[in-house]
Amino acid sequence: MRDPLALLPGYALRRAANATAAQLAARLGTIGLKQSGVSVLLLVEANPAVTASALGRQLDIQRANMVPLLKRLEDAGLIARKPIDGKSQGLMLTPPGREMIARARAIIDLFEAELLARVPAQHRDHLLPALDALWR
Amino acid sequence: MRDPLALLPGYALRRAANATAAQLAARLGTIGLKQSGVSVLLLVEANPAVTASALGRQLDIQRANMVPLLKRLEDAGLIARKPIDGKSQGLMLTPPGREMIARARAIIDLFEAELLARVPAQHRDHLLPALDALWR
DNA sequence: TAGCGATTGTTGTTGATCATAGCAATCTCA
DNA sequence: TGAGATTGCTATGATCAACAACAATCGCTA
Repeated sequence: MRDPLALLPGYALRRAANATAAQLAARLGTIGLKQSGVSVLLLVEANPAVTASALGRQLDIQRANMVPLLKRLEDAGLIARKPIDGKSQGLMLTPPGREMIARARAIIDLFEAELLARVPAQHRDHLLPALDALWR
Repeated sequence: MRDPLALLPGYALRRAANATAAQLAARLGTIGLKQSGVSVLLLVEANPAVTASALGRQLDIQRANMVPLLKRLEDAGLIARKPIDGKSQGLMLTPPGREMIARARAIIDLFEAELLARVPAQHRDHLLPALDALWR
């Protein structure tokens, strides 16, 4: 079947993102996490006592949509909230959260390595800079 | 804010795809189309009398989800169905469909050109081959 | 220091997207 | 001719993100 979409970088970007996201989601599912949850955990680890609002801004997730996301992580005992002042609350990793993040990192590191391995060597080093230019 | 996600190609892929998809969606919205609809129109144009099932396979869209997609294009008068045999029906572009696809192509061509222009020259030619390797 | 605008966390709702299961009609091929 | 595969479709549920609204609180400034 003739496919005029094959030549469009924008289309390839869509398909590549979908395909890889599905694979990563499947692997993270084995430890009960999703990409959004892992993103939050990684950012909380790197920035102790961040607020939900700041996380949302960094991840481009609406404040309102952070609520169920954080609630699930909190219910799972992975993060804890600590009041900063009367209206803000800082997020911290719990000890189980630290264990979980170690497992998640192992999955992600393997995944990213395999992802890069699929790219022919002569294109490999250009991927990240090119993608960054598209959204930063 | 420290961002450990910045080094991950998989994350950059996600963000780049989201950002560019949102921009393209906004532009296609001005002529009343979505990416999925344009994909269908382009494939129907390149493959007259394709079936809905074949389109779904090519685009990785479930048969069931093709129904509302095609219905909207048909209600808008952009495509028409012609029975092939008792159970299959071939899809064709109508004259208004051909006009619409010309406008869509103008938008897409401009969009793809701008997208590539954002990528630094030394990385530009590596983008499509690298992305193709990730999902084909 | 009193007040006003901005910020935070939250609720509730909506729309879009996608997966799944099932079904009747039809085709294909042995 | 009969069995299995295919096609188009209905119906349903899950998930996700956008949006509007709200009370409480913060921070700056007049």
